Amino acid sequence: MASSSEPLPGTSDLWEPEVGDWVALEAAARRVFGAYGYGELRTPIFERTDVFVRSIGDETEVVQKEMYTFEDRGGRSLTLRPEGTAGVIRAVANSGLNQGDEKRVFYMGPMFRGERPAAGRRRQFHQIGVEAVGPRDPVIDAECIAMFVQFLDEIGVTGSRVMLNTRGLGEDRAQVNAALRAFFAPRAAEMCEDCQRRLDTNVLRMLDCKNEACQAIVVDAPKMIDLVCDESRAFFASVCSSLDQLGVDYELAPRLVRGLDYYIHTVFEVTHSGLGAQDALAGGGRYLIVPPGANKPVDGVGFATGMERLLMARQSLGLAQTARPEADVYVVSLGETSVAPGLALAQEIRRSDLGLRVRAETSGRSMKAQMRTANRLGARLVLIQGESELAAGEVVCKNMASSEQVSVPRAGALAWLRTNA
RNA sequence: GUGGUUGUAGCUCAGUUGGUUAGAGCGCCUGGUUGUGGCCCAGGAGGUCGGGGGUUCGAGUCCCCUCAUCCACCCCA
Repeated sequence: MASSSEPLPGTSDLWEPEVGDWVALEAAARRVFGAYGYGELRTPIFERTDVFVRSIGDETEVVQKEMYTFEDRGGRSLTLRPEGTAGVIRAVANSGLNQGDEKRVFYMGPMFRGERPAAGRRRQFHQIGVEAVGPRDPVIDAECIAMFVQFLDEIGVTGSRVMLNTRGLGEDRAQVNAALRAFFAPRAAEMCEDCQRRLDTNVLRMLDCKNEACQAIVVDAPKMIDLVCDESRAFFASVCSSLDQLGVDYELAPRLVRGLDYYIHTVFEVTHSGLGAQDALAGGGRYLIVPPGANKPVDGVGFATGMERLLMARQSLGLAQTARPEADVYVVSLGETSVAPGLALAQEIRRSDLGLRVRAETSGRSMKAQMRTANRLGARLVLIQGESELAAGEVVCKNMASSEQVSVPRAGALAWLRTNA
C-alpha cells in the first residue's frame, strides 16, 4: 500500500460511519456520568513532563519507555499525555482545591504511549475517564465502580467482570514489600528473569506476572489484604460492603496491583473476554498525588476506560454498527441554468428547522447519474427542479422508497418535506 | 525493544514446479430510457504486484534488506 499517506503506526483515521459509534459512546458517557454529578473537564493534550513523571512514578513502565517526550523551543521537556489522571489533578490543583472540597470530573480524548500496536493497543488511543478528587471516602470508590457498570449496561456491553483489590496505604508499602520479598526470595531461582529483577525493583509487580512458572508460585504468596494495616483493611471492607449495597457484582483479585505508583487502597480492573490478549476494559482505583508546585498530596479515586476496547467488546457481542446514510435529501438540477436555483433550494432547506442533511447537484450531470448519486447517498427524498419546473414555478418531489412523486409549487417544497421526511 | 504473520485494482481476494500484454467478485463511470435510482444487460476506467537490491534468458512467484499491517511477549486502556 502507499506508505507516505498512511497514518503513523498505531494511529488511524476514523471515518463515518464508525465515527457515529464513537459519538454515541461519548454521548452515553456524558449522560451517565452527568447523572452522578460529574462535569466534563478538558485538559491539554500535552503537559510538562514532570506532571506525569512525578505522579505516575519514574520507575513505572509507562514513564520509562512509553512516553512521547520532546523539547519545545524554550528547551522545556513536554510530554503527550499517556493517561488522564495526572493532568486532571494538575488542573484541579490549579483551580484551587480547599479542604473539604470535592471535584467530580470526567474527560474523554486521546492518550499517547509509544508501544508496539496489537489488538486493543494503539499508540494514540482514546479514553473516557472519571475522577472524584477530594474526600477519601470508600463509598465514593464503590459508587465510581457502580457508575462504570451502569455505563457498560447502557451501551450494551455484557459479560464483563469487575476485579477488586487493595494496595494499602503508602505507609504500608515498606512492610508489604518486605513481606513479599521474604516470601519470594527463596523461590526466585524458579521464576522468570523479569521477576528476578523485580525482586529488587518492584516486588509488587511479581504478583501479577503472567509467566506460568511464576503464577504457580504466586498462588501461595501472602495476600495484600493480609499484609496491609488495619485502617486499609477497614477501608477495603467498606468498599466491598458499599458495592454489595449498590448491587454490583465483583470478584476479589488478591494479585491485582496495577502499574502506576500513585494508587493507594482500592484498585480495580474490569475485564472482558471479547478483547484478545489485552482484556482490560477499564482500570482505576484510589490515589494520592502531589500536584506540581504543591507540597500536600491530593486524594482522589477514578478510572479510565478505553474507547477502542469498548467498541471491540460491542463488536464481539455482535452489536451492529450504526451505519447511517450520508444525506436525507438530494436536489436534482437539469440543465446549466437550473444548477444555481437548485443550490438555492438546497440552502433554503438547510436553513430551515427541518434538520435534514441536503446534497445538491453542482455540475449539471445527466438525470440518471444524479438519481444514482441520490440512491448511493441513501437520500430518502429527492427534489427535482429542472428547467421546465423552473419555468412553471414548481418542484417535483419524489419519495425514493415508494417511487411516488408529485409536483408542488416551489413555495410548497418545504411543506412537502415537512410532512414526508 | 523481541518473536511470528501478512502486504497483488477503491474494497475482499485468486494467481498453478519462476514463462508471453496480471485476474475475479464487489464498488465506480458510461450506455440500454432525448428528464428518473435500486434489479438486469452491455461496455469502460482503474494496478510502480508495499519499496529497494540480487539470482535468472525471464521474477507477482526465489534470496537479502527495508517499510507497513495484524498478532503475541513486556505492559496496559
